[in-house]
Amino acid sequence: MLSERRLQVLRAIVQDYVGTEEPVGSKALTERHNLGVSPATVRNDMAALEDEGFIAQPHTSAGRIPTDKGYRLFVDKLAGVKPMTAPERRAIQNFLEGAVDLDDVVARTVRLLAQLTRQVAVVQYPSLTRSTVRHVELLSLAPARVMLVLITDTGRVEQRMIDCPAPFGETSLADLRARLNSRITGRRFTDVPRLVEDLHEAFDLEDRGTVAAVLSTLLETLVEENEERLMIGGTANLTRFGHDFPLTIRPVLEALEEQVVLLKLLGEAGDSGMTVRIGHENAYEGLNSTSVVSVGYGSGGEAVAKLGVVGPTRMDYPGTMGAVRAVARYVGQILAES
Amino acid sequence: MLSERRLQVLRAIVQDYVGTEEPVGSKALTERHNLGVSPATVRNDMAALEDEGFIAQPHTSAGRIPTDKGYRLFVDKLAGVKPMTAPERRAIQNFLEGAVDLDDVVARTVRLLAQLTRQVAVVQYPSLTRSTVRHVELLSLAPARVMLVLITDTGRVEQRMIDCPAPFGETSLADLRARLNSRITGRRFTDVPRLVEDLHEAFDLEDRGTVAAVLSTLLETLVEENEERLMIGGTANLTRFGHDFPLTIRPVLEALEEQVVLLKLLGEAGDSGMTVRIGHENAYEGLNSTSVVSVGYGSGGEAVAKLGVVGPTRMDYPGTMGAVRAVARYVGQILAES
DNA sequence: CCTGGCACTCAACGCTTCCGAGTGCCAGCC
DNA sequence: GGCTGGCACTCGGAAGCGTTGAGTGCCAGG
Repeated sequence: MLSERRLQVLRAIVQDYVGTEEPVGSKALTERHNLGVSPATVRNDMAALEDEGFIAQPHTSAGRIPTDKGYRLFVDKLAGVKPMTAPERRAIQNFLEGAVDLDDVVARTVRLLAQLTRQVAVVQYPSLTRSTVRHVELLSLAPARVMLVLITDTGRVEQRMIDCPAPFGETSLADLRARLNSRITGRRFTDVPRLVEDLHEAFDLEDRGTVAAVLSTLLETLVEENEERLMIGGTANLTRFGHDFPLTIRPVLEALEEQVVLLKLLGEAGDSGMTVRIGHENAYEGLNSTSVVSVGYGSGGEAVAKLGVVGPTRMDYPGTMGAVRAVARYVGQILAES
Repeated sequence: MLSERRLQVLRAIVQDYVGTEEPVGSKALTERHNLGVSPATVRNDMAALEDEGFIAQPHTSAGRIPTDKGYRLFVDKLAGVKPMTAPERRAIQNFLEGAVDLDDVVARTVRLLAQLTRQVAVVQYPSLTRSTVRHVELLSLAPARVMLVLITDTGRVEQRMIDCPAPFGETSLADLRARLNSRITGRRFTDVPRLVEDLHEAFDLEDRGTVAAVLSTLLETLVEENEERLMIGGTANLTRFGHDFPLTIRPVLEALEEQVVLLKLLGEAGDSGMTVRIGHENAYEGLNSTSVVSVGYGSGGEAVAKLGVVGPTRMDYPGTMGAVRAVARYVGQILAES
């Protein structure tokens, strides 16, 4: 086990390196943090920390930089979450409160997160599978054309066009609309398939084709694959990544474009509480030199989606975690109100 | 006026520079293009072209590179639009046809454009002001809470929550819905304000507050500011920009984040036909070393929105223009079908 | 008006040198 | 036992310096 002082040395290394972006040496350390010991002692501690794999030297005769393992220890044991200040909290709230619809909420959240953390922000739209149905609407747009509009309790709206196999009268449509709503309004999405199973039985033979088409479209809309949307922002912050630019930034931009990758990334994160994935802990290779801080958010106690930021492993973890947590909290509130 | 051969020299310089990314010299030029004259002659031509401001030297004793003015001449006079090949066209069509809704159409278009041009793609959602109303729906979600859903002929759906000043009965709601639809369905957005002006007069005093709220929300939704959305993609292609990376890429990423800037950019482009803005022709400073190729697209003959790509001034103009034009055409078709 | 020849320029490259931050180790001290 | 000052060593990065060669402008001759 590492002694208390060695942990302090590690903490100091992480803090300095995050601040200066340069390998930190023993002398500089003793000057900037009063550890009460001489550089020589610190050197011994550093050698020990290096043996354990918490820090590394880019090359001989350079200072040390934390390894992923070092950051991990720092996050887990040595640093807390830095709470937002009161003015910051007020600013967050103000900024989010102006939103007019769900798109706007998400867009504002992304902006806010990117600005607060000076990193790339990722916000997932409230998931459908964890939501409940607020309303289903069927609109006849042409004799054999119906539009399905699905509204969730989180304010999300999905629409689909349906080509009917046979003309479908207004009365049949109203009938179907009413039956659908009475069955699934207020119910969870996951329950919907079961609830509409036998719905077609109530209809005339000639209408059943259309009813089936509507139902299958409805079920399709609920399928996980179609529903996971997200928004990203703050990519300009990538330019602050490091000197060895193009090599680092390229795969990150690619990852950000691949929504699938990002969704997986957020999905893998623990369901409750904040998750920090550091460097190689990220399964996706392109993100091996980045850290991802994510957390679930939701209107009630339950998380309906996740949000987070992607930044260099060399990031201000306490501050980032504080911002992410605070934003998630306020977004949850906003959603609950709407 | 420049002689025919000098124009050829300029064309050759642009082509070579776009291909190699390196300043091109007189000798290399005569070797790769058979101009039928010696390097010395080409040098004279180059000197003339430089005097006119079409090309420049990064430093003495280096080759020449085209200036913005040079590219402009190239685009206007020396190069056409390279049409897509048949297989490419088929691929475009296939790719776009799988789209399930408007969001998907836009998303696919962005991907496609980015991939075809290997540059950053920007696609504007079909504008509301140029669209017509397909349907308005009012949903009662709570006693004093109404959701307004607006569906356009381009498949776009907007929704807004409305808090009613007083409880609003189902019958009143149905009445309002019917009246609204009969008045504005099929009409252009710009005509809507005039058409609903006196609608509140048909209602009881107690309901007028709510009617007014609904109408004002409806009108708000139509306002230019709220409606211009766009999607971007292919940012990873920015890494191919140049060697002097961070400096160039930073402002571009920033511009891309500023939807306002991008919308202005697309908006400034001519309404019909393809627009190419080269380097400093772009009003926004951050895009001074990029070119923007944009074109309107629409379901019928008329453009409802624009799309385009942002790339380095050193881009393959004919190819890019061909891709942009082709994609716009097919997107228009897809929209017309849905 | 084109061409070959020629002197000139200058960024890029490779080489060497120098510097100093940082290290590991060790003998001595508390 | 653990801390300290001292010391020799390492090695990346900056600075200086010649070499190279692509590219130029100019000129006299065809």
